[in-house]
Amino acid sequence: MDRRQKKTREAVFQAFGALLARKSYANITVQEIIDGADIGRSTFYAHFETKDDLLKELCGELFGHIISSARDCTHTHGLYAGGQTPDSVFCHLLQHLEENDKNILGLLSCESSEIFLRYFKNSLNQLISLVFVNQDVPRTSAVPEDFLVNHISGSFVEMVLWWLKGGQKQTPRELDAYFRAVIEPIL
Amino acid sequence: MDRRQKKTREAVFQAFGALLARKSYANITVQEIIDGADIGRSTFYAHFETKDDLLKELCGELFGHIISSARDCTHTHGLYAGGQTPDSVFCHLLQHLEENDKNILGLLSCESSEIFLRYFKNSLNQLISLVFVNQDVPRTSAVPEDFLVNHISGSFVEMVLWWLKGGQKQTPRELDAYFRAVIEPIL
DNA sequence: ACGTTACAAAACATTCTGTTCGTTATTTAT
DNA sequence: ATAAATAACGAACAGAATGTTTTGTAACGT
Repeated sequence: MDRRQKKTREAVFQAFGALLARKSYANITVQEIIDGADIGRSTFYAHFETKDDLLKELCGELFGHIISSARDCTHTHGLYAGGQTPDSVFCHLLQHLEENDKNILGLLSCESSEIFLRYFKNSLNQLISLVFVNQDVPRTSAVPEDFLVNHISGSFVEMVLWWLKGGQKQTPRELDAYFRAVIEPIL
Repeated sequence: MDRRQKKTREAVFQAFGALLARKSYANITVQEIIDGADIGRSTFYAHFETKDDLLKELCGELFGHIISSARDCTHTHGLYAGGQTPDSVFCHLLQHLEENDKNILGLLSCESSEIFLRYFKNSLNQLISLVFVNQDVPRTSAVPEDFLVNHISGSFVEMVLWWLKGGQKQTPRELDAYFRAVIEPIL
């Protein structure tokens, strides 16, 4: 990729992130992003179709690594099922978050965090379904599998939201313990 | 309230709802609402400050009754705790939803359902906290109370989201059973 | 050094926003 | 029934944002 492209792309992401830190996604204008990134109007539209497109791209960059890393993790570590796994996939995910790569925590803590976490949940859903299929989790409970998958991914995302809104006062291991406490009993 | 006011207010809500049914909240313009409701521009701004304000008002009308009705319900029925209550607060809520008063299901099923459910979750959180305080729920589990409250309200909302996206293929009683299955074990 | 590609700058039509003001219609109180 | 109050209309307005286009310039990769 052209060095110039990378530079402007980075400048846009950076400006976008700075704006997200102090106002909601809906109230951010393309104009502000352009001004913040100090690029020409036409340049922005050469890179991104719309503001929504920019958001999608950013989400891709944000969650791409984390999710694929977690996907690898599922092969060796597994879900909570069985209760024997020392490091769950979720603990892995949480630790990844706290590394704060690409200032992911900053972005997730912003006013529009729901948008990001909604995107994150989709990836998470696929991930968990995969584990269910791969590991052939024993289906003892009386609820449909896709309800259960949704419940787990949903609960995880809601927990992260809670954690962020509360000022990140817990360590990943604590969070993992909480999550375990509400998920393990139903598997 | 003046008959004229009620009429225009109703026309705006109606037009807004119709628009929500076929496009996302973010892409709806005040102009479209005005045209749909067939009112003057100045009239709209006499009633609502902005589009966001209109949304807030609509949410108030939508959830006001349901939540206050559920609040009453908590005095006699209670949460799942104990497992003796035949009709839980959640079952009550779900049945209320299915009555589809004010076309609440239509609005919740739209592309922007997350916005509504996020609002709903706030009310729900307060409601559940209240029950926890009132009924002095025995705190046996190792997780903080506010985590648990968030987990319950979050799970409920995520379940409704799942139900709506899946085309409402379950009855309130089935849903309640599912929810019971994932919540009761952790109380 | 070359051709290619990205960027800047400016202008553009179009749309939306939120406000204002004078006029008309409806309601409410007398 | 009539008068005063209130709500809606309609038109117009400035300001801002969107997305596109064009032309010239600078940086890139080989």
